[in-house]
Amino acid sequence: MPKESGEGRARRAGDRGRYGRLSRERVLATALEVVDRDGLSGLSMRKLGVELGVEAMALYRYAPSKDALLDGLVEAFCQELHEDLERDPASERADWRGELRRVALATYRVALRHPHVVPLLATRLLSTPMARRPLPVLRVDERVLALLHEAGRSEHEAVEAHRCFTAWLLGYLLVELRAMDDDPNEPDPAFRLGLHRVPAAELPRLRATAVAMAGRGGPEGLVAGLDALLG
Amino acid sequence: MPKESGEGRARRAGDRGRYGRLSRERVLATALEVVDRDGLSGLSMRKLGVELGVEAMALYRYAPSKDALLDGLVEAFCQELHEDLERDPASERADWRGELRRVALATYRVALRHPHVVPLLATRLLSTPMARRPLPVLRVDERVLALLHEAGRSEHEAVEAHRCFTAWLLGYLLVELRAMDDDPNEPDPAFRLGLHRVPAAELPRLRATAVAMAGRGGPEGLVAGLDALLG
DNA sequence: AGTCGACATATACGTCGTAAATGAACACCA
DNA sequence: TGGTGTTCATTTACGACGTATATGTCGACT
Repeated sequence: MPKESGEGRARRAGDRGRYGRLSRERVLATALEVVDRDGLSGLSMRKLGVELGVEAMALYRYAPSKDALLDGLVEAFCQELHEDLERDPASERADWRGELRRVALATYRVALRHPHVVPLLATRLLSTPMARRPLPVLRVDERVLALLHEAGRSEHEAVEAHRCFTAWLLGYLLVELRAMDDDPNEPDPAFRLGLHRVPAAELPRLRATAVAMAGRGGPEGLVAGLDALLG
Repeated sequence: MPKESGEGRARRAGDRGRYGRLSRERVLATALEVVDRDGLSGLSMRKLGVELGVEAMALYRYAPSKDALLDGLVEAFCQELHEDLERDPASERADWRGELRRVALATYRVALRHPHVVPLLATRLLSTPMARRPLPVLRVDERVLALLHEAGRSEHEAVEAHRCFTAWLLGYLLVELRAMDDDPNEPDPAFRLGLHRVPAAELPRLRATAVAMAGRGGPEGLVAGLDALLG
């Protein structure tokens, strides 16, 4: 009992209702929209299908599995990062240190645009072997490594600096984006954080500091740590 | 058609086959075992039930949802961290810097024991507001904050140092544990990494450096970065 | 006009998280 | 001693999920 056989029959080539043709880019872009709107757990093949005006199984032509789709999200994230970097006018000649800062700051901006994707960076990093990671992801590493190489660093030094860069950037983003508010509609900071739930006897320092901790480090904090790490 | 009504009927109080009574600790400990063995995706309420000799629904008395169970894993992780810290003989009088190192190193050890839990730290951090995080998790923050306070740091400085500590530690663990090997049984490092999949033309530096990158930074790298960050 | 390949759908299976009702064993008080 | 309530586990059921497989529908090319 195909419930819209009539409507389906009325379609013409490349015309599936108000939707255009499917493509990997469109699938990934829409998936990103869904994740931005509903969070990671709000993304399912079926829902994404609905969003694209298509049955869930149609997506499997563009991503062989849901895991691959998640990798695709990370890919889209990195793609956007590269585009952001090219748009950045400060690109004109900076030393390697300044360039690394630029990369970090651009990542920070993209992360703020797509906060729900950031934990995916961590997750997929752990479950996907390097050689299988999407190309845009690897191009970020390439970029950093090339910078360090041009700066005359030895292989060992480059590896160490790369590790520092990646770890700090990733950790900083995660900490910066972590959920603090318990009841976002509450005007008083202490109540908004839900501090009344935190046992004062056992956690005095935390309770005293929580309000200050709820603030962000911002881009400044990011580059400050980066400079400290890269010596 | 209860398939083991006979066996069930033969049970005596507190005797469910070879299994003891259920308890939150036992549930979390077993969940941790399952995750260590089969990874995060290998953990389901039903499987955990089987592991404990119990129906899945029985678990809901000890964790109100699966999300809560995941939080419980993080809780168990932090619990183990605290125990590890107390066992550590170097606990005798060190300055705040040395104490922070101790905490970081203990976390590193626990993370190596439970690598699959580490991405959970990132994930849950983002989705659980501070005041709702399990107590053992918050006790880690308390510990760090107290250390910084005793060292005479202002609130602002303490918040910054705490952020640095947490971000660096988390990021370092994630990078340290990321999957590199493509085919773990291959003896040659380059092939084990699957470097033949990495396009040499587009990613020359990465390809040249990948083997060196596959190594770990170890505890040394962790404390080195920590010292750099904390000035 | 007929065939082919690319693309989307239809249908189905097994697994998942979990709400709700049911049952069994204990502690306690009459 | 027998009832009663509390605690804990089971049973049953539902809807959503990922995805294997088979089927349908085009436009393009011979």
